[in-house]
Amino acid sequence: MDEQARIMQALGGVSLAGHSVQGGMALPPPHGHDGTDDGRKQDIGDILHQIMTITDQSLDEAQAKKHGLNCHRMKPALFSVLCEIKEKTGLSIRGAQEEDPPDPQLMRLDNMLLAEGVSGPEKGGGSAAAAAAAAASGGASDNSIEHSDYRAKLTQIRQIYHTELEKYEQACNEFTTHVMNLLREQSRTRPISPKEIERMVGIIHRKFSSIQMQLKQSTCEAVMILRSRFLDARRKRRNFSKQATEILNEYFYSHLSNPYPSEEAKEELAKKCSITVSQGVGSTITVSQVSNWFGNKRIRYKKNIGKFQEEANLYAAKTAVTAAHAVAAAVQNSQTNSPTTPSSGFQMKDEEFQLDSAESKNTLLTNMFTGSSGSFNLSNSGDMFLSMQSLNGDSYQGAQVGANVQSQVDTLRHVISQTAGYSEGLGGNTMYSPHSLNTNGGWQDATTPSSVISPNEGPRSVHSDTSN
DNA sequence: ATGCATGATTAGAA
DNA sequence: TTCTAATCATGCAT
Repeated sequence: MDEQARIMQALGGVSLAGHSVQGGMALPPPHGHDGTDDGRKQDIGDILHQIMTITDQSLDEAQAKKHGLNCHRMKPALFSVLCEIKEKTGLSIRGAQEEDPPDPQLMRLDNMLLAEGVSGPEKGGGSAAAAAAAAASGGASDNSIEHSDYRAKLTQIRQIYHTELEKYEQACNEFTTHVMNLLREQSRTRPISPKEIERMVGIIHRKFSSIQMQLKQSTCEAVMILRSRFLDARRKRRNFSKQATEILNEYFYSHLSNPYPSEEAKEELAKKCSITVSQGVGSTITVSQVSNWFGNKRIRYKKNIGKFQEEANLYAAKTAVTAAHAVAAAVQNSQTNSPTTPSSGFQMKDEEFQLDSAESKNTLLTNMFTGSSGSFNLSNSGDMFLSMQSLNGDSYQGAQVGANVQSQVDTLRHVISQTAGYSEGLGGNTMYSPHSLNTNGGWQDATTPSSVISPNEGPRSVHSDTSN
């Protein structure tokens, strides 16, 4: 109470001692406020005293007094004085550097979000559209699938970002209007200048913008993670599924003489692998991945044929079984369909197999189908191999055999050539040297078709030759 | 941890 | 362009 009196003294410059203030403010001061300075000072002192004691009174009393004060003719003047005082005290200090210089970090975040396409104008209508667009723009294009995935995820992030941003803005606006209303309300009883309200709004906005910055920051982080996951991690390797590898290996070993699948063949393989893969967990395999695989396979096979021997046998044997069956079926079919026997006399009928001895043939077949690289002997495998070539020759074209038979025949041929290779060698563990590999270390028919290879099996047209 | 297997990338040749 | 050869970097089994 002493303190209050002291302040009032300072404000009003008058001593309140001896005045009865309990009389109530609603009544005009009893005397002499007209003209004399003394009277005015006393008046102000009265008001101030009433203001200061208002908290000591009961709610009803205070309410009544407040109303009286609000209606007092001196109220506007007092209000502005108090505002001025308040302005000069510490309360207004924090408004000093109001003009916010654009936060460099915020600008950086904004720029990045803009660059990444998170903020800014929306292009494309959502993930589905993005995926569709990516798919449409050249389906077989290498990383279009991954890219569309990336775009879909980015769109997701963008959507989250925008909804959050909107939420914040809405909350900010709501809160601002609420505070403004509150302050306006209070300004009737408290010295709050419009300027101060403005400043308060500024403070609120700053608070909310710091939240926004956090949102932007985390969005940036999310985008960065996404980038590193999808775009920068191109090197990231995922092993193909077992089935996919099997399919590729089957093709490789059944086309060992010319393991250069045509574009169509690659597409087909990619499709096949993807279909198989999609049944389990895994990603699709693209044409370029098939190309990579064949590139790696060729070079690695060539580098260390010995290492791949077992694998080669395995796959050759595996395909040979199906090939033999298919060929047998096809030949049977062709026999019934076409009365003309191929001029070479070669057919997949045992009797007409142009092997030198029935014995070697039997052994060969046995070994072929069991996949063993056993120690059977082939008297003149060269002849046999050549004979087998005739299978691919013109003579065969007359027959009405399914197109795929040709490649299966190819398989058979290579199985035989491989097996022959083993038997020709010094022992069971001799390195197999395929006919198709020349001394320079290249696949012969990849560059110069050898006489061993049928004339119509040109380089890089493995599939096209099946149409003959 | 370590080594091998393997998919991806790169430079350079044809 | 596609291919080879070398290399990188990861996955996986030990």
